[in-house]
Amino acid sequence: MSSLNRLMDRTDRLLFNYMEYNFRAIEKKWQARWVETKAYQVSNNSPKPKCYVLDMFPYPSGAGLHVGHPLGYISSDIYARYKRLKGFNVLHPMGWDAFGLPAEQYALETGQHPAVTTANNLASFRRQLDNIGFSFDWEREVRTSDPGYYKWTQWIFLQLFDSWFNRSLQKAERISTLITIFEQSGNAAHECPGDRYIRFTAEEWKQFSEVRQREILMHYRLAYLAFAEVNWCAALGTVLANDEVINGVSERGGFPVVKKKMRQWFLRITEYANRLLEGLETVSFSDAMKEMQRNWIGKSQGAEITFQIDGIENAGVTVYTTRPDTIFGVDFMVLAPEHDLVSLITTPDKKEDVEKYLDYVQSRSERERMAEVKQITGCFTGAYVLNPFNGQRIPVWISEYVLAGYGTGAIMAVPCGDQRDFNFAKHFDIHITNIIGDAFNGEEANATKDATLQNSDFLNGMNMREAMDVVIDKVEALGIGKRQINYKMRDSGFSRQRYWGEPFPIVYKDGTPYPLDEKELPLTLPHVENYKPGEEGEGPLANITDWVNVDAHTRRETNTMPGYAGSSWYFLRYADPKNTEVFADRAATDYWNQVDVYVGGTEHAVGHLLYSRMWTKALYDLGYIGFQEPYKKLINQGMIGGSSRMVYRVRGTNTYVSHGLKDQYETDELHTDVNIVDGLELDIEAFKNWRPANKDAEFILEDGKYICGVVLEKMSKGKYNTVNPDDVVEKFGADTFRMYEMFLGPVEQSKPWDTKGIEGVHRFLKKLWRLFADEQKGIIVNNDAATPEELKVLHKTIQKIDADTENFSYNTAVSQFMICVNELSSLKCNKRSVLEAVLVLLAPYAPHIAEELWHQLGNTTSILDAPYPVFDEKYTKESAFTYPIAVNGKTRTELSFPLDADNAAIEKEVLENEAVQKWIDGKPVKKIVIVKGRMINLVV
RNA sequence: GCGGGUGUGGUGAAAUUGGUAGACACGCCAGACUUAGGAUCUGGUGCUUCACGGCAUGUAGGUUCGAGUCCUAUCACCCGCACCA
Repeated sequence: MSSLNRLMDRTDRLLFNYMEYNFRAIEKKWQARWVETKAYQVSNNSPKPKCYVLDMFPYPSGAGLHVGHPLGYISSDIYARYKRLKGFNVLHPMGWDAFGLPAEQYALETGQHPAVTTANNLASFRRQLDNIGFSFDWEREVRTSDPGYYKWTQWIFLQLFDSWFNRSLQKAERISTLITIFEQSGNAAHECPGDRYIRFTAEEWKQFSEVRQREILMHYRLAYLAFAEVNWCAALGTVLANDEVINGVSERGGFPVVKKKMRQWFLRITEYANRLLEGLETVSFSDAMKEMQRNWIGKSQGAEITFQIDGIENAGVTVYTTRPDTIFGVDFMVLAPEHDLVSLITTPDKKEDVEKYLDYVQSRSERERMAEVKQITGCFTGAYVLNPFNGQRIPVWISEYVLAGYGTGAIMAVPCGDQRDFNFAKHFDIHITNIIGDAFNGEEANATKDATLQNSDFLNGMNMREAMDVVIDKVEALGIGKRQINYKMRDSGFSRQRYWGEPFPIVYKDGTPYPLDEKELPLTLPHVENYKPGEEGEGPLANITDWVNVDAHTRRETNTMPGYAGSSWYFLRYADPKNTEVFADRAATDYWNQVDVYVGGTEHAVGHLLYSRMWTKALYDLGYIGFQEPYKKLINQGMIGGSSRMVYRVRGTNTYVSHGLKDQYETDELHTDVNIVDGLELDIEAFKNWRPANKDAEFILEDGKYICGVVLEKMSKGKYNTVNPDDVVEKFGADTFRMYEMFLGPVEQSKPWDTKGIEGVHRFLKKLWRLFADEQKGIIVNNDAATPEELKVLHKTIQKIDADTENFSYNTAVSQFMICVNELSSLKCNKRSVLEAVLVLLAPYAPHIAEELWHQLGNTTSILDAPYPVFDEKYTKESAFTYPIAVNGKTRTELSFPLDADNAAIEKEVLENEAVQKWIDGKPVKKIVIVKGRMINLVV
C-alpha cells in the first residue's frame, strides 16, 4: 500500500469517527485522488459536444497570487465544471505567459537567469492554484518560453513574413503570389502599403536587383522590417509599444519615453483594421470592450484633396479631411512640422522663423507635448496654396498640433467648424470665414453637420451632409483627390531590445534579411552572462558575438519578440500541446474550434485581444485553421480592490488612538497589515510584533478595543492590504474561498475584498454538512420519499442554479444555495433523493465537499460526471398566489386567491375586504387592475 | 473634450426586466445552550414616529393604475481614449 493510500485511509477513519466538516483533510484527499485518477484529463475524441473555457494565462510574477487573481479562474472553473456535468467535453487548460520584462529586470539586478526565476515563480503560482482546486487539464500546460512552444511562435512569424495582404480580396496570401503578380503586371493593381509612391511595371520589376526586389517585398509583408520612430525608453533600454506608453512615460516604471529612429520589425495589423472592426459584430464582448477596440482602430471616412501650391508648378499639398463639405471655409492650411514639403515651400523671408520653430519642436519631448495640449504654437511658412474650387489663396502654416503619422500629415483648417482650428486662427489673428450663417456665433466653432451652407459657391443652400458626397464626387472628377478611409491604429512594433523573449528566426546576409528554414526551428535562446543592452540600444544578444555572427557575411537578428507574440496564439496550442510536427493538428483545432468563453481582465482590451484576433485571421487566411475569431464570448472579471486598515498615531509619540477617539488628538494615519485585524478590531499583540518599532507602542482604546479605520484602494504590498489565498484556504478551505469570491458580487464588477464576510459562506457549508452528518451519529441521510414542500425547494433551486450558472450570475447562485440549505434545514430534510441532487448542483462551486459527501452517501463514481438534476415545473407550480393589494399604488394588505380564479370573483372579495374598505374610505373605485400571479391595484 | 459604465441600508449586494424595494450575507442588538465563546442555535435590524402612519433606490421633472427599472434634464464617482483633421 502506498503511503498516499495509507494517509487517505487514516483520513477516512478520522472523518468517520468525528463526522465534522474537516475541510483540510477532505480537500487534500480529493485533490490527490483527482490527480491520481486523471480526473481532469480531456480527450480530443469524444461523441459529446465540445466546450472550450479559457482563462487569460498569467505572467508568473515573483509576488505570487493575491485574492484578486483567482476571481476569473474560479468563474471559469465553475463554468467548465458545470458544462461537464451538462454533458459537454470541456477543454479547460492553463499555462504560462513566461517571457517578459520583470524576470529580465530582476536578472539585471541580481544576476539570476530569467529561466531560473521564471521556473521558481511558476512553481509557486502552480502550488497556489492547486490549493484552490481547479479542474485544469495540466497535461496540456503550455509555457511560452519553452522551445517546444516558441518554435511555433517563430514558425507563425515566418508565415507572416511570407505573406502579404491582398486588399482587393481582403485577405492574406503568400508572397509567392505577389511575385507572380509583379512579374505579370507590376504593382499597378496592388498599391504598396509600406510606401504608396512605389510604382513599377512588370518590366521594371524584372530589371530590379534581388536586393531591390526584396526591399519592395518587405513593404508588403505582414511581418516586416522598417526604419521608424519608435518609443525609446532609455531607462528600460528598450522600445515600447504604443499601448505600453501612458502619457509619455512607460507603463511599467513610469520612465520617460522619447522618439527614436530604429530598424524594427512590425506587424502590418493596419491591413486587418477593417476586418478587426467587422469581426466585432460576430463576437459577444461587452459594449465597453467593443467600444474600446473600435476606438483604438479609429476608423474615419473622408477624402484626400490636393491643393496646388501657389507659384510652384505641379506641386501640391494633400490633406486628409472628414469634412469635405467645409472646403469653402478653409482659411489656412497646417502641415506637421516633420512634413516633407516644409523645406520646399518655406519662402526665404520666413526661413529663419520656420527653422527656429522646428528647433523648438525638436527640443520638446513627447512628454512635454502631451502635457501641454492646450498650448497653441505654430509658424507661417510664407507659402500659399490655392483652393481648387475658387482659386482663393490660403496661407500654409506648420504646427505641432498636426501629427505627421495620421492621414497625410496636413490638414485644411476650417476655423468656424473646428475648435482647434478656431483657437489657432484666433491666436494668430487669421481671418475666419463663416460658411454656416447663424450656426456660427463667432465665439466658438460649431462642428455641426446639419447646418445649411453659405459662402460656399456651388454648395450654397445645401445641407452639409449632402454636400460631403457632392464635393468628393467633384474632387474625384477633377482628379485632385479621392474618397479615403483612415485608421488611427498604427502597425505594431514587434522588436524588443531584450533578452528574455523569442529570438527572431532571421539572418542578415550583407544586410538583407532572410528567414531561417523551418527545419532550423526552434532557434533557441542562447545563454548569456549579462543582461545589459548591447551598443546603440541593441538587445543583450548582440553581445554574444559567436552566436550573432554565423559567418563572415551572415549576422543574426539580435532583437527578440515582444510579450504578446506568445500570447497571440496560445489558445490554439492547448488543442494539441505536444505536437512536434505542426503548431496544432488541424483536426484538433477544428474540433475545439473557437474559445467558447474567455475570461480575463480589461487591461488586455486593446493589446492582447487585437493581436491575437489578427494572428487568428492571418492563420485562417493562410488555411491553417478553420475560424477567424479566436474568442466567441469574453467575460471581463472586475478587480478586487484592497480594503486597507488604518491606525492613528498621536503625532510625535508611539501611542495609537482608536478610530472613534482620533479626533481628540493630532494624529498621523498609518497603514497596518490587514491580516492582523479582525474586521475592524486590531490584534494588539500581533501589531506589537508586526514591526520592531511597534514593540513598545501604547494604545488608547474604546470599549477595550482598538478600532481601525478603513480606506478602499488598490491591493498592493506597500499598503499592507494584500491577502494571500493560501492563508484564506488554510483557515476556511478552498470551497469556502471559491464560493466567497463568487458571493462578493457580479463577476464583471470591481469590489473590495473583506475577509470578515467569508464567515457567512463558511457557515453555510457547515450547515450543509449537518444536513448529511451528525457529529455523534455520523451520516444521517435516509431513503424516505421527499415531501412536496421539499421537492419545491429542490426544484426552485435547480431552476435558479442552472440559469444563474449559465449566465455567470454566480453571486445570486450562491445566495440560492444558502436559501436552499436554510429551508431544507428548517424542514429537517435528510433525504437522499433531495440532498444528492443538491450536491450535484453544488459540485461546480464547492467540488471538494460535494465529492466527499457524494461518496459518503455510498456513490462509488466521481460526482464530476454525475447526472445533472433536471428541473420539473410541476413541483414548483403553485395553485394559489398571495396577492399584494394596493390602493393607488400603495400596498395595503395581502389576499390569497387561486391562480385560476376569475377576475370578477377576485374583485368582489377584494372590495369586501375590511382593510381595503378602510383605505378606499368611501371614495368611488375608478378601476381595478388585476395582474395574474403578480398583484392587484385599486384606483380610487 | 469624446466614448463606456455605476449611483439602492452601517457594509457587500438582490429585485423574475414595469408589479410587495432591500432577497442572501457581513456587521450590530437581544436571547438560548455552554466552564468558556471569536462555536452553535433562535429572534430582531432601511429611516422616522409612543402609535396610526409617513418617508425612502444620487437630484429634479415626466410617462403610467403602478417606476430602482422607461423618457428628459442635472449632479457625483469609476474606467478607457485623448491635439486623429
